[in-house]
Amino acid sequence: VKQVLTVADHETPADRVPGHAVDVAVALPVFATFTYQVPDPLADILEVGKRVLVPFGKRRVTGYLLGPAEQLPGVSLKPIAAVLDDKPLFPSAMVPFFQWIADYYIHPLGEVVQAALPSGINIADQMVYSLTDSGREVLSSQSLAAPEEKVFLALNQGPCRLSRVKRSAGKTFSPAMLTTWQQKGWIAGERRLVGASTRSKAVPYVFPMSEIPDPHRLSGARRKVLALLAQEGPMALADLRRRSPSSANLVRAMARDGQVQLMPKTVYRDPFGTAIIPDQSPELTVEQQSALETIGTALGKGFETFLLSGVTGSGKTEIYLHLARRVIDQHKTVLVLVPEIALISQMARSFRARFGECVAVLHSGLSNGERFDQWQRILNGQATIVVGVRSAVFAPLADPGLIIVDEEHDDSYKQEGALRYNARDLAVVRARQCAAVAVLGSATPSLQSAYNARRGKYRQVNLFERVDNRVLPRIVVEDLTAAREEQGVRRFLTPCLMEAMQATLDRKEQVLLFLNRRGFAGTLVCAACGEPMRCDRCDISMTYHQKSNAYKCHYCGFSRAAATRCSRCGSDRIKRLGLGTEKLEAKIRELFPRAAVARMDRDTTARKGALLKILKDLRDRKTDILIGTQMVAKGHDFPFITLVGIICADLSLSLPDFRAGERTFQLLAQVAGRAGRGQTPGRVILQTYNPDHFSIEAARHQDFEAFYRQEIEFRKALGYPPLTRMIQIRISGADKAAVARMAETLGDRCGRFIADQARFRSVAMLGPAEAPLQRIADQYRWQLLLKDRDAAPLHLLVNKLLFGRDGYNRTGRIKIQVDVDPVFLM
DNA sequence: AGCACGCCGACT
DNA sequence: GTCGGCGTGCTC
Repeated sequence: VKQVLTVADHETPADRVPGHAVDVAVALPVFATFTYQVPDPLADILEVGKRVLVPFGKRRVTGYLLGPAEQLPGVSLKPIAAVLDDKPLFPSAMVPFFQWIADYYIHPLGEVVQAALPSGINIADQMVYSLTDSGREVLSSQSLAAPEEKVFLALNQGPCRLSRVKRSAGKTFSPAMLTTWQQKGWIAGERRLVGASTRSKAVPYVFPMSEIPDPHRLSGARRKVLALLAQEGPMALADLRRRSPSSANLVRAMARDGQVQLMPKTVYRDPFGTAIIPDQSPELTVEQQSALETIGTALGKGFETFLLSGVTGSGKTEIYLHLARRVIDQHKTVLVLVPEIALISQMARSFRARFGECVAVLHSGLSNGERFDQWQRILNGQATIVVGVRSAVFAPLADPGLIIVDEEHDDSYKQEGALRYNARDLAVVRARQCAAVAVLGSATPSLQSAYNARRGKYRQVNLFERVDNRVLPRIVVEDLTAAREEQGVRRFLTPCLMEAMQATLDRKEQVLLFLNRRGFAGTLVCAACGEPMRCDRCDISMTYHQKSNAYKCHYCGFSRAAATRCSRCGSDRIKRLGLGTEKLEAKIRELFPRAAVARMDRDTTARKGALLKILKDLRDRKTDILIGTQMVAKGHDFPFITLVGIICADLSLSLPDFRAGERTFQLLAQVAGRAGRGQTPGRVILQTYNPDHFSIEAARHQDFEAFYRQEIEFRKALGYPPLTRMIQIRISGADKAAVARMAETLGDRCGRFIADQARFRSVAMLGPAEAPLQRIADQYRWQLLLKDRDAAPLHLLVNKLLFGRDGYNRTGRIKIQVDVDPVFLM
């Protein structure tokens, strides 16, 4: 790989590592860090935060340089093979942050760093197999069994990595075949460095030469090129060709004749695509001013966390912008987290309008290359403000003075997958380590943060008024039980809502209908025998999607044709019960044929740019009625919507999860807040089967206090967070019985620890039990939930359980995952 | 992760 | 008798 650097830098590195041994975390699922010897030629270029290529067992892998190490007595160290970066990829101040994450989330340190950095940059030795001449001859003349044939065909295309050989052979792959072929001399195996698919982008650039002999003797075309370069300075060859359509060979000829210089230049891949439109700060209200002063005076004075609790439309963003200005003036940097990609453009636009080019964005919508370039801009100080989704909490900002988490209650901050972290919590940890100020903003704070504020861990700052004295929407609750006996559309649209919609449309205003279930119908049931239609791989009810005329599983994405018969009795009469956004859209189009209807859910926004178009049409008033799932509740600004209809407020209430009430309250309060953000006051009609439930009652009055008092009592009584801490251990695998056995074994071991050791006496163990979603994508799932008042015994217990003598962290076909502070317990 | 070592069942 | 499956341990 060309990028391997071995030549010394000229600058003196700031974080040079002294001594002859360094501490390295490898990018592998390995919990320990490793000590390597530093060869003399590399001593000058080693810095904390650079990647190194290190021998690890039989191969070489990418590692992250964490700092100097003690020479261990009696251990002979292997030397570092190469340094992979000419500048560190993260500031050395972030090493303790990574270490904290590895400890707290019980995850290998090297994988934590890998998750933090842009992906696709690492290299490692991999086995690469290629066909020999005799192998090609023999194998092409023989008739082969199916898997052998497939492997041969793959190898015949050219050398293949082991992973590709495996994939081409399919499920029946056996490494013995490769060994045999190798012994017979048909294939050759070789260890080769592969990877680094993401790198900086360089394009041919044309530079004018300072002195050209006899310019008047040049051809007209050549003079035109030189004139352009003289006027505009050096430019990319592609741009030059666009400006002056000349033959591709002309510039090369000019370079050969010494009239211009042609050199590759690193360019920056721009993810914005839109120009910056500067704006002016509006005048702050008295309340905003006072909130700004409270938080502003804390800036630069060490770590502190604020919970900025402000009703929707109270102008939190404006406060973020003012705080950021103060921090930038103090020559520090700012990190802004938002829950999801769709909200980045709004937030980034606000920041770019005020701060210009020094804003970087980080989100999953970027290509690896764009993300890499944003990372470089942050590293070299061009970007001092970062706006991003949860993974942006790892942005390599040198000296953050302010970390903002907008809509802090949002579940999107929880990262699922291999490394499970909560970016909102990490933002506070990072702020503490950097002695920075953290601001958590929300109209409906999480119970966790509200609890922290009440205990004095966070400082609470409130914004009660909407800017311009806009009034909060009036919320009317409609009882759906009365409509239960109705037929057709009247079952889910009360007369009150219908009339309000008609009146709103007559006034040429916009309507938002919220229904937290996508697809066409809720449950699919066989009309003949009553058997529900379930996903083959997940045992979960499927949902009908009209557009694709298929049943879909919302958990694994599995889909089957709508012609499928009942799995029990074979009947083709499948009844569709309940309601999803897709069916609602169809019904609304029938009822209001002259209205322009749009739908916003995961299905209609899957395509890139689709969501932005929906939002733009809404802003341009091309849409009259917007139908959406919880996606519409996420902080988008809908200035012309004056009526919000909540079709069924109960959907999220019935989930088997202790946070169901909290989610419902947040969702309803957020959706209600979408009404009347413009000059016209809003109205909300909330339909429900449980009008007396306290979550719904509290959402109706937008009364967080009332909700908090009730909910916290409930959590206290049942011993749930935020009054306790939890760690969930999830056991999954394809072998149903083996998963169950492993879960029982772990449960036994865990139970014995708790019974035998006094320090674990306070830990409560729930389970092991089959997970509420027993099977997802053919993986059977069990879980073990551990609860305690404090985090420390829980961590110690899980560490003993997984890493003690005969630990269970890596057991063949069965996967054991640890989820610290789990959010989704299904 | 990937690789070696070591233990048991199914074949030449 | 050996071949090859996979559970277990290690990588500076």
